[in-house]
Formats: sequence, C-alpha cells, structure tokens
Amino acid sequence: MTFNFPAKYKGIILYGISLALILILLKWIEWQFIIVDNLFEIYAGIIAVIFTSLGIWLATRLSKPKTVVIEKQVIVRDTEFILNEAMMNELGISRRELEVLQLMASGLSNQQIADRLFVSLNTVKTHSSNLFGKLDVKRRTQAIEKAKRLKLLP
Amino acid sequence: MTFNFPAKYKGIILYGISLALILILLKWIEWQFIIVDNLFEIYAGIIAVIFTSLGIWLATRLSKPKTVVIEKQVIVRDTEFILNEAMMNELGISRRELEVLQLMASGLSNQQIADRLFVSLNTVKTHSSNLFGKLDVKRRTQAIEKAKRLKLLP
DNA sequence: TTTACCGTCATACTTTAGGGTGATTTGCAA
DNA sequence: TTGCAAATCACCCTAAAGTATGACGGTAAA
Repeated sequence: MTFNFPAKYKGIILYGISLALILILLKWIEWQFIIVDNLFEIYAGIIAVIFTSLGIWLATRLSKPKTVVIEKQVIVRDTEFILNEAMMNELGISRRELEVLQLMASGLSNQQIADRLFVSLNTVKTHSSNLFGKLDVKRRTQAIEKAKRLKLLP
Repeated sequence: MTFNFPAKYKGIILYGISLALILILLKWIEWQFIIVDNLFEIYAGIIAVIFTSLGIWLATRLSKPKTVVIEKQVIVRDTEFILNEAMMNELGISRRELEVLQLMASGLSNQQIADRLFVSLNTVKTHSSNLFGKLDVKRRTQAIEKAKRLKLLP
C-alpha cells in the first residue's frame, strides 16, 4: 500500500518534519545542560542561532521570486500576400492575364514572357494590352504599381 | 560637529543597533522570568519566535531578490522603409539616379520624369541608362524589381 | 592644378512596348 | 445548338525605351 500525496503537500510535510527534528534536538540539548545548573544562557544562545538559521531558511524558501518581464521586439516582415480575387472579378482580369502581369512585374520582356508561357510574342502583347485597358493604365510599370496597390501582386 | 558616514555603513550600523536592542529585550525578559522558576521553556519559546523573526527579517533584507526573467515576444510589423545607403555607395548610384529610379517605379514615362525634374528627355535617358548599368539590368521593370530587393526602393 | 565624377544635353540608331484590327479555336453555359 | 468569353496568333504601325558616343560646365578631392 503506497501513499501518493500531491506535490503541493510535500513542502508542508517537509517543514513539519524539520520542525519536529529541531524540537527533538532542543530537548536533547536541554537534557545535556539541565545537569549543569545556571548554564541557561548557553542554551538560549544555541536556540537563538538555530532559530535565526530557521528563519533565514524559511524566508529563502518561501519568498516569492520577482518576475521581470522583458519585452523582446521581433520584427516580422509583412510577407504574407493574399490575392484580391474580388478585385480580379471586378476588373474582369483573367487567369492568363494575371500570369502575364506577374512575369511582367518580375522584370521580364514580352519576348521572355512569351518563351516562358510557350506562346507567341503577339499573344503576350494582346494579353498585356487587354490588361492595361482593364487596369486603366498606359505602361507596364504603371500596371505593376497599380496592381500592387490593388493587392493583385505581392 | 556632524558625522558623515558613507551610505554603505548605514546598514551595518542598523543591524548592530537592532541586535543590541534584542539582547537588551532578552535580558529584560530573563529578569521577568527568573523570578518564576522552571518557566524555562516559555523563555526558550520566546527566544525561538524572536530569532526566527530576526532570521526572516535578515534574509529578506540581505538576500538578493530572486528574479525570474520572462521574455515576452512582441511582434512588430516592419512597415517603414529605410534606404540601403551602403548599397547605394557600393553600386555608385548617385542621388539624381535614385530620383529617376523612384519616379520610374511610380509608373512614369521618361518624358513625364523629364517634365517632373525640369530636365530634358535625353538627360533622363542618360540617367536611366547609367542606372541600368550599375544595377546590372536591361529594362526598367527589372531595375525596379532589383532595387526593391536591394532596399533602394520601398 | 589636375583628375574625376556628376549632371546636363544632343544626335543617331536599335529594340521593345503598345495600339488597332481581325481571325481561329476551345470550352462552358444558356 | 447557339452564344460568349478566354486564349491564341498575325500584321501593321506608332510611341517609348534603351544604347552608344560625344560634349560641356561645375565641384570636390588629390
């Protein structure tokens, strides 16, 4: 049969046992000195030392630690991009047109975009032209700038 | 005539005086109880209580406070732009070239940039051409993309 | 003072971008 | 089936962008 006390009673039990041991010790010392009469002050001194120690020990054990909260700033780049699909639909921008827009923004020429998408240069021109109309801009740099504002590009 | 002890001796003097007072108190208690014989244990108990208190008091005064440091992470979104001047110098990009770059990124044509800066179209072309060389790119869209990566543009 | 770079402008030329129009194919929905 | 939008491509033409080279005045460092 084993007893399983919760951890929070452990401390209390320890203090109780310690106190009991000190009392036994004191009783023993009393026995030693009771023979020699008037050595009263020595006994008192020992008690004083023991209980001062007990007080110090108790204080260090029971004192609540001060908690110091240090705020550490973690700078996070706003990296998350959510495509504004509502705006996509509102402006009637097709999937392919968005693809062309993305490649344009990465700095590719129309010819490079055409090669990347396996279509002709004319097709890319058509897409970009339609795109400019829908975005109401005149140049690709403007399109990129506006698309970023409208959250169509990161 | 005034004495000016350094502050660090103040504590020691205080403890000394306190100890002296306690001893006087104990002596007085001893006087009270010495009349009634065999009330030895009451005296011991009082000493125990006083010195336990003294120990606790000493410990709280003398012990360094226990500190538990809790680091709290505060997420700060990086929204402000700081121009990478080191990169500017490294690439040898001039102030005027950066101006042209900024206006290019806002979607303006070379002519519009020229008008904005009160210079000729040719001057803008020269600046942008030099800029492309320094950024090692071939097109303005590429320049904008790279400049943003290098923190030369927001 | 000489060097070197910046900013300015010009001229000539090439390349790329952009506009307009029209045509074909495909897939989806009325 | 018809109609429509998306995607594809072609041709022609203009506008803008980009390259190369040279020139000139100002300023700051060597």
